[in-house]
Amino acid sequence: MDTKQRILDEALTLFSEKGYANVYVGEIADRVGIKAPSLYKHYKNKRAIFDAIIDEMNARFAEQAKAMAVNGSDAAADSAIYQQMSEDHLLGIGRQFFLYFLHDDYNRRFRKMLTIEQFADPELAGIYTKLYVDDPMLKTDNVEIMTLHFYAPIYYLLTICDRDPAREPWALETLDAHIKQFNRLYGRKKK
Amino acid sequence: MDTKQRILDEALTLFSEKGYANVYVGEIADRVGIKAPSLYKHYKNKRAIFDAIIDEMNARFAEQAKAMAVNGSDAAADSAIYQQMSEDHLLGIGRQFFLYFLHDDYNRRFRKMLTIEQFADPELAGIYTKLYVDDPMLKTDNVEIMTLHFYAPIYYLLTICDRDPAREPWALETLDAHIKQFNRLYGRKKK
DNA sequence: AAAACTGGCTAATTCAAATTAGCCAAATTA
DNA sequence: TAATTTGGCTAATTTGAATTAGCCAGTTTT
Repeated sequence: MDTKQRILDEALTLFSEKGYANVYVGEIADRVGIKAPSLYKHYKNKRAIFDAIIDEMNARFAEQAKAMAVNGSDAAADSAIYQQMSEDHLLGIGRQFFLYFLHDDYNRRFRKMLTIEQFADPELAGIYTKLYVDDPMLKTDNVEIMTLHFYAPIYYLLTICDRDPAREPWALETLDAHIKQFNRLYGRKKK
Repeated sequence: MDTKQRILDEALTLFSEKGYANVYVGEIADRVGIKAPSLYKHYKNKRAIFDAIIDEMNARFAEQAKAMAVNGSDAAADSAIYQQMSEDHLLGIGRQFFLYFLHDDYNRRFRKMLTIEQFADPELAGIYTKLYVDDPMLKTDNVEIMTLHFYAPIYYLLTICDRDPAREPWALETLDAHIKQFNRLYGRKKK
């Protein structure tokens, strides 16, 4: 990884832990192994580092969206899919989704940074909602609540683990229990 | 409200919008209608203002806990209560809970401030989890998931409205739909 | 291989924001 | 009512962090 990229990487780590305003450019430089003034050879100023992170993540998530094409755009079909899925399959999907977002380093750091900065900047609030509300949610009618019932607890567990990683084992147990219950409740519908 | 209290009030407003580090003592003073140095007649330094807010909220929530004694400590009984409750009653409870936390000025500002600052200070992360995870959640077994299913979507809708108040009407519709569905799913159980 | 560029450094510089010093008038208390 | 406390002010002072200046070695381009 070249210096310019390492700066983004270390900056994202620090921003996600302490928030933009609490991170000094000297700290970023230290982690990268250079002196603060050298950062300015790569970025115009501190803000430009932040902006570059946002840009990069927009690019990454665009790709991710394709890869994670679990939910098509046909809500009715998706509904049927949910109902026909075996419990194990559903558990697998939930777990995969959960663990991916929780542990994928880029996702985790970026999510925390957005959580911290979301109220300061409407654009960031928009990105946050897009990533964690709109994208995962299906759009239509009946299915909407079912998806809320599937997704909200997962989101909720995620935010808990963000705050307290030691709760992860508990969160995983709870996640499984949630999904089993979800399956029991929604699995045997006729219509 | 005396000056000392007004300082806390305005500081909380600002902290909840921009985060501790982005608020200048001069801003707080402006809002209160005094000059920055005068703040120091009331608080030792900026940090002491923040700490006083935390202390005050601890006191408030202790009281609130009594008032909101919806959930007793007997999970089995609570479970029965949920199942016997009419849909309208359940809707009322959910709505009341949701709107109270969303609109009560102190709750709203404090929640946003904690959201911003939670990762910087483990103590704050603990408070956040206590207030928004442990306190509302029942502790036992079977009921745990049921409560998660009731609560997580509400929490989720709350965070959405925090970020984007314009979504409140949608959130309320979704909230109702969620609770109706919750009631349908859990309402007719035998055991 | 000379010119230009790249990316690092140290040593200023700038600037903004927190805090302190010291004054003063109104209110409170002895 | 005189002394003291309270809470405000203006004018410094301090501090700390972002940024700029200017130097230099190694690398790339012409």
